[in-house]
Amino acid sequence: MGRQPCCDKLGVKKGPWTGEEDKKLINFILTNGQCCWRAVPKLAGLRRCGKSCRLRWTNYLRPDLKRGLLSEAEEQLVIDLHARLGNRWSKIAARLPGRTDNEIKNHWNTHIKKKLLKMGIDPVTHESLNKEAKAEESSSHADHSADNQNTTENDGIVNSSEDNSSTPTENCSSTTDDSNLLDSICNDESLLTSLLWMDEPPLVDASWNSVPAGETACNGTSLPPWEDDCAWLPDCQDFGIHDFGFDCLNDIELNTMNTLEMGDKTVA
DNA sequence: AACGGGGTCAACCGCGTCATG
DNA sequence: ACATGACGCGGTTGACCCCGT
Repeated sequence: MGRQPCCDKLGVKKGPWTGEEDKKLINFILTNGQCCWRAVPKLAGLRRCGKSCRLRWTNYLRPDLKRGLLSEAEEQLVIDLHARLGNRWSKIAARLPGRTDNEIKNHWNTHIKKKLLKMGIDPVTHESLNKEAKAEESSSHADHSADNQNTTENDGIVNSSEDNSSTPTENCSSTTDDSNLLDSICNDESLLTSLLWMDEPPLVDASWNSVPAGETACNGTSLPPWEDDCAWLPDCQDFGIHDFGFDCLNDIELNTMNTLEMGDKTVA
């Protein structure tokens, strides 16, 4: 038995994407929309795994992505979402417009984790480290800490909505001595509740996903819904926008992008 | 100027889940 | 109900960059 490889390993390129490959992928998706990632490499003329194409697109080439560091507000939201959802990065990302799960995961591991540790907060349980240490001292059961872990790791959700009585958010009220940050989040519980527990991603304008396949962006009259914000194009790679075949863009847009592109060329 | 160490982030890997036949 | 295939997710890796010595 065993699992079949997601793609034919022979002749499949790995490693960093080149500008040429990005162009091909963008061109293909702009023309055909997102469909059947497995078929994308072949159809787009890429020697890449479909999975790799999807990842490249969702994490880097997607037009609705924000670039750059997370803002303070975004960071706070991530912390609170993590307290509630655990390492469900995709769920967290869904509530942060323009951010990817990979980006948030990386930011968590490189910035937020350390920040929380500095503040004396366990980044896994969102409990005060002092409190946890005391708890461990007072309890000879190793189970206790394991339970804490399990609440976040086994099913991902630290506390379900059915059990709001013991949400980490409320727990954080009990550890406010250690965390002004979480305190501030706790104080805005109603806002967070409204943000967090609506099933549909409330913050994301996911219009990109609705770009219809085929007849979309560049073959004539209809522009994609994100067309009035094309600043991402020169930003996303160090290749020229003209290479994408963006004939649909008007002169003003092209001029704007050319200007940006000029600046970007220095990077290349 | 050269080197080393730490930080950052894009990309890969393997598994779980879901859809379909 | 089961098998299979495709997609999506989270963990991990490795290359690159920056900064201090």
